[in-house]
Amino acid sequence: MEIPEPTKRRLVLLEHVLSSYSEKNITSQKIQELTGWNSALIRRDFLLLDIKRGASNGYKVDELRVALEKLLQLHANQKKCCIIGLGGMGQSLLYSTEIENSSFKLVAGFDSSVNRTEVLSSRFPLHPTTLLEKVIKEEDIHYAILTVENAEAQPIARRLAQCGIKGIVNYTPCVLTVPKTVKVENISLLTSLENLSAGCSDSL
Amino acid sequence: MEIPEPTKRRLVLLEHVLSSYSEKNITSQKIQELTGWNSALIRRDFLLLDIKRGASNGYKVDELRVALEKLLQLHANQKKCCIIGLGGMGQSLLYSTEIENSSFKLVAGFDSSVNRTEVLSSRFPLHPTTLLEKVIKEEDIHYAILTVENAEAQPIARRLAQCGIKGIVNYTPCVLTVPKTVKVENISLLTSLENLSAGCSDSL
DNA sequence: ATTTGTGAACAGTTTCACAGCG
DNA sequence: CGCTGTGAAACTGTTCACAAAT
Repeated sequence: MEIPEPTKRRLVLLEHVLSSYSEKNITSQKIQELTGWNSALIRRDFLLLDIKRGASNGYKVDELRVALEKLLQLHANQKKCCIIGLGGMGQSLLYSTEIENSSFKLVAGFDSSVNRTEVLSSRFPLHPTTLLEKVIKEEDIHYAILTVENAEAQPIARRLAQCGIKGIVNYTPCVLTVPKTVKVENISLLTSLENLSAGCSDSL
Repeated sequence: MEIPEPTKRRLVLLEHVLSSYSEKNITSQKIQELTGWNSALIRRDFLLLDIKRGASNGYKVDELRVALEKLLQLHANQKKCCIIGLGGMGQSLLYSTEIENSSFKLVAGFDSSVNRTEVLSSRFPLHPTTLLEKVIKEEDIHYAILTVENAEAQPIARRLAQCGIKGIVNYTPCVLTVPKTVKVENISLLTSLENLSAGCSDSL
């Protein structure tokens, strides 16, 4: 089954909203208040979910969460990730706890400077980038977090695609060209700021 | 003039692509190769741009870049930004050079721990979060980079909205509810990974 | 009474395909 | 002749509005 892109993004975010929602039931109207999304849209999104048809009382939060996790495969299987580029951003992700209670797990880091890979400490091994293909295949890593210099981004993306990576979280402002088998999420600070300001009509 | 959302995002990215493109001319077909976007779509996006109608030779890269920067207001006026939350991610952004040659400028940092704001060194002042409203108004800050703990995200977002912030780059996985006057860009690592994996049909 | 599920209308975006310009 | 600009078609996503369910 194919989940429409905008629906997928909403449901992923909704799962986080529900994880800190303490009531037992929730209505589509209440979700609209919490998120800003039209309630009819939410009900339509839920058509994809495997839940009992209810009414009058809204949805059971527990049941919703189980159905969301199942559809989005959030806790289905452990998904191994690596970080490429251990500059400031890469290092901060190395020590971040953000994905700690998720099904994603960091298992390797890479940097072209052997100095860095040797000096930095981490709960998982750090390798020179020359070993990228070897480690990704041996460890069966599916997702890559790209925090390299701009000039490195596209060459590394190509290598990642070649060894079968499924998705790249791209912290650089570069447009990565990869085969359709590889998904990319662009989350660069600079382009995010530019997207914000290009939207604001009133200059000065 | 209102720029359609998807067009805006493409043009912002395209500007980065062109900034490292060395030829003098470029065709919509070539841009398709570099980005994966359909060439007709690119030509349609360019209808918004203030450029000479040309043909047969493609577009002049210089002229394109000038028109893009004008439309997106990329170098029009200096846009002041602040970071809220000086944990690992906030600190790495404090020292990042990513936005250095852009029209965005970091001018303040905030953290609820006075310890951090006093111990960390930075090229611009760090304040306790109690001074958020005061500093944002005095400095006329328009954009905020949110790197606080999840529980803090919504309360801070409300305060930011109240003091007239135009846009928030949200590094947390929380859905921020703010008035329509405030734009939000969500770039959390966890939700990005979830978006990637929810898209991949083959589990296990 | 309240809230869901959904057909039908609407709105937004992309692609096709080709006339016309340089 | 190659490439742009664009009407028209196709597609995708959202909102409306109301019958059906509890």
